[in-house]
Amino acid sequence: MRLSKSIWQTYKEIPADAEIASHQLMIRAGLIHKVGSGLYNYMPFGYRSIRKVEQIIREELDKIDCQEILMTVVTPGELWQESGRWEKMGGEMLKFKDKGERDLCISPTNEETVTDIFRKIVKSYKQLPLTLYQINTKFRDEIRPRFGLMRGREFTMKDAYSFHMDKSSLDKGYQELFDAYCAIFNRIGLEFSAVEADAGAMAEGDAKTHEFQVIANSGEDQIIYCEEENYAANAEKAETIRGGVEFNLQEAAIGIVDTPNKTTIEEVCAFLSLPQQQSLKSLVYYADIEGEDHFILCLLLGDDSLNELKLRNILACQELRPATDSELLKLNLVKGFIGPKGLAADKMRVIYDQAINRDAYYITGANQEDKHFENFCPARDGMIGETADLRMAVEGDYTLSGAHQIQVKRGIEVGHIFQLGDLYTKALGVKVLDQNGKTKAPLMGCYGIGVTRVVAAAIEQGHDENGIIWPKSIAPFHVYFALVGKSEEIKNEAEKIYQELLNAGIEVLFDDRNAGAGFKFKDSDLLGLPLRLVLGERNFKENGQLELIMRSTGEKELVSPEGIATTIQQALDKLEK
RNA sequence: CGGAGCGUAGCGCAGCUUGGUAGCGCACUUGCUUUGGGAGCAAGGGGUCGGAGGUUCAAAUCCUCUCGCUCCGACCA
Repeated sequence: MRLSKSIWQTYKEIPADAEIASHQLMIRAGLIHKVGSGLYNYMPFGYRSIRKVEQIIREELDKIDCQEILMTVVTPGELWQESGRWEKMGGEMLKFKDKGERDLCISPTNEETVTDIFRKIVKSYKQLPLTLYQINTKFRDEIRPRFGLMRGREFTMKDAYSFHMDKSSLDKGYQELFDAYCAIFNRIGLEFSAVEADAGAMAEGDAKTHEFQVIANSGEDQIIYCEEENYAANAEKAETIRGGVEFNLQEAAIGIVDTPNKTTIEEVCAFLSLPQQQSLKSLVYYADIEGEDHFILCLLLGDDSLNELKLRNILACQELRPATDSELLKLNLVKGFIGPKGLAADKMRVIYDQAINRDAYYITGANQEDKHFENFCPARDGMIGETADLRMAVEGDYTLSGAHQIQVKRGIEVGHIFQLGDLYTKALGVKVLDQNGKTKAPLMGCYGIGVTRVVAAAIEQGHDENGIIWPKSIAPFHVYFALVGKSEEIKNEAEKIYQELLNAGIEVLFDDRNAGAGFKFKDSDLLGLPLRLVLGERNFKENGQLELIMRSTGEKELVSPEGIATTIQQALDKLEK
């Protein structure tokens, strides 16, 4: 491609609404254009990268006999009503009606459609296992779109679905997809981690599921990991043991202390000059369990925070949120001074976090305005309650074996794989005959990759102050060929070289624009193709040579125009990714 | 949805407090000069100041309503 004929606009200014590097760079480098909140047009060079990601995914999935299909973006509401997700999906799913007043939606995911295809065609165990996938546009009306392609509302996703007769086949299929995902992200050249995750609304709580997280400081997820034990999990899911707590084990009588206007753990502990871990944090939550209202008191060490997801899984509740001020009033609780002692036991379920030593002595709310208890000992003074893992894992924790400390990184979730079980096949009444001629609902797995998010994540991992540094695997082109000079002679030489590179099948972007050298170099760095080849008046007149620069290292060498295509090909082969 | 903020040229912003000719930088067009790290000079094109209503002789500026966008929380590839 020659730049004189392409629609490409770069920007010096950082767009006002872009926060993170990938978003800023994709806009500045002219890869995407914003249309509306969470909506982006893919411009030619950005789209080339997206298609390269798609192609890598295709090749790896086809290798393990997955079959590509393309399902409709608009799907009838009936299918979703059948699975029960028409209501469940909530506002995230964009629903509308056609002229005949029939319900439709723009697919946020495709379990229903693929299951519908399956049930219409597959009748026998002989046709299983089977994996179908598509690469298609999804729309999710995200509560809060942000960070450009990282969390857009319209985005490109690869979604795959596998069908199996039994659990061992599902396990095998799951593992194949797991391995394919590793191959895909390795080929792209991303530093990633496959972590244990929570299934969320997709499947039963104990279903096997992994997230593929690209390591980046701007990531929205926290990953807990331990290299020694080969453990990695999303912080939401991670089970760890807290270390380094100094409990107060000095026996003392319980008593009330005045703590005027000290409503937070920080304030109370600072006021009483005690470490926060010698206080108990009392959090009251409202939960809707099978349609009934419940209030739960969660107790944590003062400097820990609650992992709501863990609580949600313990309660198996439909809705979970902190109790409102008016609900607290009804329960006779004083906000800021809540504690486990003196509560009406029948009104509330009490859960102690497992990090709490029930034989130790703590500061805790006295359920009276401006008062706290000191030397409250749960075993001696407390209301009976259950024990569970409620806390959010943090740096400094130990693994469950207790042998190693865990570490924390931030990650961008680019892929997620689930074992769905028979959730959807049962809901949609799918029946397949097994070896004994009996009908059975097959088991499913589903496997997603955020294609457009992968591109953004790759830029998060590959950039510097001058612009993008693409991995070779998904760079829009491999070579930025800049012509620096005005004479007819050098222009002719450039044309010759460009043709030679094209003929050799090298992906070259030819900067033949009528612009200054500095201008072209800045654009070249911003776009971030792996190699820059410069044909300049200066070098060419002096010694007849061109300059070849690696974007990632800045390494330069002079190369001869003789056999330029071979030279470039060799330089490309040397690049790792 | 709750909280905070912003809408003025394609992009980044000033002007608004104290109402009176709509501005600056980048980008764009033309000419001349320049040509190895976003060139210089000169001349130009481009705006119903997000929208509607109101106050006023007069509104980008003041008031009311509305729409859009961004940021902080719950969702997710």
